[in-house]
Amino acid sequence: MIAALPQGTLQRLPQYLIMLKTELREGRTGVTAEDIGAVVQVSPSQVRHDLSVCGLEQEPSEAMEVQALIRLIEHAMGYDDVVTAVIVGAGQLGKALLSYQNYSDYGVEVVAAFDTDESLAGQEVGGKPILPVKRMTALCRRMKVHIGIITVPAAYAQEACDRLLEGGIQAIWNFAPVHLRVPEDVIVRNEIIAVSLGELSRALQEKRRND
Amino acid sequence: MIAALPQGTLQRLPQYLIMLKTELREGRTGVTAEDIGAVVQVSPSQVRHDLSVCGLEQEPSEAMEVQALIRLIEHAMGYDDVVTAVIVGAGQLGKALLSYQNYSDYGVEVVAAFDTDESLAGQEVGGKPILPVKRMTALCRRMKVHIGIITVPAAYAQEACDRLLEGGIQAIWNFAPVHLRVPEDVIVRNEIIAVSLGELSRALQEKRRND
DNA sequence: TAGATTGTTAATCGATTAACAATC
DNA sequence: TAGATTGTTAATCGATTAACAATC
Repeated sequence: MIAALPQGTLQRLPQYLIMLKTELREGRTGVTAEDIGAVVQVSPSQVRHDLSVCGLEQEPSEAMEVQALIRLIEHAMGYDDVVTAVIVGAGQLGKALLSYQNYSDYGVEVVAAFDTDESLAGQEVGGKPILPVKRMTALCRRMKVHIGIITVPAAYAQEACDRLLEGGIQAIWNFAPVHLRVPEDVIVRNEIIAVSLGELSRALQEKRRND
Repeated sequence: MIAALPQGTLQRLPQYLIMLKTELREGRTGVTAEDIGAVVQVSPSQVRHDLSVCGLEQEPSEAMEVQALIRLIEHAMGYDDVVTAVIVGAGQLGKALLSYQNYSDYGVEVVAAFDTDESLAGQEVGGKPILPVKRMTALCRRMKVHIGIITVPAAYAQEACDRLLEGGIQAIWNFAPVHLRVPEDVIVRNEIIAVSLGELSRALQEKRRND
């Protein structure tokens, strides 16, 4: 599956995946579009439409097979094509991301974290090393790392980004609250905590108003 | 500002805010819709439209005042109405979220984190305490906490959620990869790492194909 | 005045939903 | 067969973009 998925679909597929894996753990082997929709809070039409975009081939009238759906979605999301990543910044957030154990489920392999604080060098978190940042560019080049994950403070994010670009990185997952300047062929995804917090507090306020 | 903001607007406003605060730090006091759009990668029309939804009142022909825009967006996002939160699960991710220092910028106040591991109790991270989870429900009730942030492993997430609900929590920010069962008046926002990773690795694959 | 830029309305575009023929 | 459920097409809905009068 390689066609460009619509934005909405791209955000819902991982949710379906979580639901399907839960079903599988609980021993269910077949689900309907309605089952999925009920859990993920999406209309059955939407579910069928999304799966159809992924290229689902399914006998009508029969419930869909959980295993097959999982593989289908993993393929559509590109999880079966492994990309490598490094983390810049080994603070609390950097360590949390370093210690995460399920990257391989999503086709990502984190190689190491880097920090300017050399006293951290040599430490391991979740089996992954923390290294001095001055070794980062060379290591990225040598290992042809694809993704750089930036968890340094805002003031240092552009510099971290520039180093990653020198290392030949092609995509950046940025947790610092700044907009990075990059060549236009580099992909940037900003992870903005304020978006989530804002949605929650707005929803709370709306709710309060209706009580 | 209290009208329900469209989904897209809600996601872009925090990006504008980041851009505006950067401009302010660098000493600029006026920006145009075009300036904002160039940094955030959005059309000037879109920017004007979004700000108009927030209720912007502005003299045409003059650049907009950065300070005033910041206040406008903060108000529209509901950041000037403080809500309280607790974190369940003081692992790496829980600690990272506990140590985050800028919640107040987004109208959130994190009170404490809780963990079943009592040996963590008494520790502080970023000036906030870690407490035994058995004290959580009562504390939530007493302090009328609004938001529960779940960072426990998937297998314990539903239980953590149930405890929070007992404590009278009204909204949940869930980092565990499961769909929680909650009464329908409780707001749940699932934070799914796979969405971000998937978007990045898909974009990489598309790019590779075009080279 | 001419030029720049606004806020808002109307046109376009894309995404979601509903409808339905096809299948077991 | 009747009932359930599919994949896909057409209708609806909402969000983005373009156009433009208003303003300094």
